[in-house]
Amino acid sequence: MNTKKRILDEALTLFSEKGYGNVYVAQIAEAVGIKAPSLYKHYKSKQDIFNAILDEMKKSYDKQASMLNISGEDAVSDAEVYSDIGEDELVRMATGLFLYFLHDDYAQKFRKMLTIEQFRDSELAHLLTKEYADDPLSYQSAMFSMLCKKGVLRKYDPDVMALHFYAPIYFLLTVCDREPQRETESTELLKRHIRQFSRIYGKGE
Amino acid sequence: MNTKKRILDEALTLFSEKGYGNVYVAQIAEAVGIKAPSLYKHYKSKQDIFNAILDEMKKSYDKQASMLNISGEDAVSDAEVYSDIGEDELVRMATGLFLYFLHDDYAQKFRKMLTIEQFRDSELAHLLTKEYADDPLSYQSAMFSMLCKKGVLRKYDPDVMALHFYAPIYFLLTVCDREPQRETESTELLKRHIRQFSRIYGKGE
DNA sequence: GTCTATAAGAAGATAGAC
DNA sequence: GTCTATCTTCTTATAGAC
Repeated sequence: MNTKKRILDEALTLFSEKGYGNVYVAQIAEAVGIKAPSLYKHYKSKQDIFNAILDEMKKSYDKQASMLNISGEDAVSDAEVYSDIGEDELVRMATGLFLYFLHDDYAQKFRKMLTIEQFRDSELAHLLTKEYADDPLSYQSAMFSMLCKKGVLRKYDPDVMALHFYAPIYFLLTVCDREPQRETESTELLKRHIRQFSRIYGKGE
Repeated sequence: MNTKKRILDEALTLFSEKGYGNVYVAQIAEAVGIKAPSLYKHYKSKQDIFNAILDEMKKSYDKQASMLNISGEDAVSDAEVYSDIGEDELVRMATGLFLYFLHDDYAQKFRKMLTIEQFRDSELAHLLTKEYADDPLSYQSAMFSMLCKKGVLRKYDPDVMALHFYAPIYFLLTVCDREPQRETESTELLKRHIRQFSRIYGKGE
């Protein structure tokens, strides 16, 4: 199989657990099953490997974002789909988002790597903020805004609604990244969060 | 002034920005204004410096927690104080907590250091979860529970209320740690969050 | 307690054979 | 493309003078 690609995969795994500075090229090589000098036939330096991971990640983000509907582009048309959204559907949507972020191998490793490196590089800081704060919030704000206009939800500030919906998801994600054994407990709390959110903002009552 | 203490301060500053593995003892020494070998008269190794920081931090946490009322111990008696809590008081309480966490030099550096090192050491992961997740949530849950019983707030699941109250605070904190220039914007959003929280859960309506 | 000098070893990267 | 051997530099830590 493609060695050049495997180097990126193994490097990402190591970087996401130890951080760039604590990973040695010999470790990456060992994980791939070759010796360190052979790496330099594929990448010209350790930093070059890191940059390649970053490039690959940026490319894959748009794909992922449109798949998960968090890019902020399609919120209006998505709101059409969710016109008849109920509590159960909202729970499914939130747990789906949560479990995708948590379990998708590439998403998790990339998020951990950015978390570890965020204070050393402002580009990485911006990337993490965009992907895990601004983009989800702006998408959900636009969607909630539509759902309020359509009379599906009560009329509240949609930015704050998005924050109330998403911040607990993000919060529980950071807990589970640190302590994976708390996934079940966290998923339960997430569901209670969404049901209460639905009761508060829904027109059912 | 006490060199031994200054070493800890400078080391914490560097560790919180670059991470343990990317900081060299010579850098710590330079920040203190001495040469690297002199450090070894105060601490027997680089790891020893790190451990000393951790020890100091654990000691100071109880003090800080009781000061901020997030230790979970005093929630019931605190609820007495907040019996007549209004929207403005809730806003003051939340922004106070947020700005303390954000600006307190020691709290910020320690949080950043734990964030950077969390996946390399499960003890650090537990510490971060305790101080920035479990303790605040359990305190606030206990307090909201009391306020519901007293009829100050509507009766909802207090765990979820605490999550709705605190998760946005934590979320905005992580954004501002990465991008300090967004503090004003984030503080504004925080206030809107608390006002909406108060309207939702309060009995005013 | 601080310094200079230096040991001991680790880590990134290159040279050149196969 | 992978290997062994090696270079160079960096980094932690110690020795011993002041």
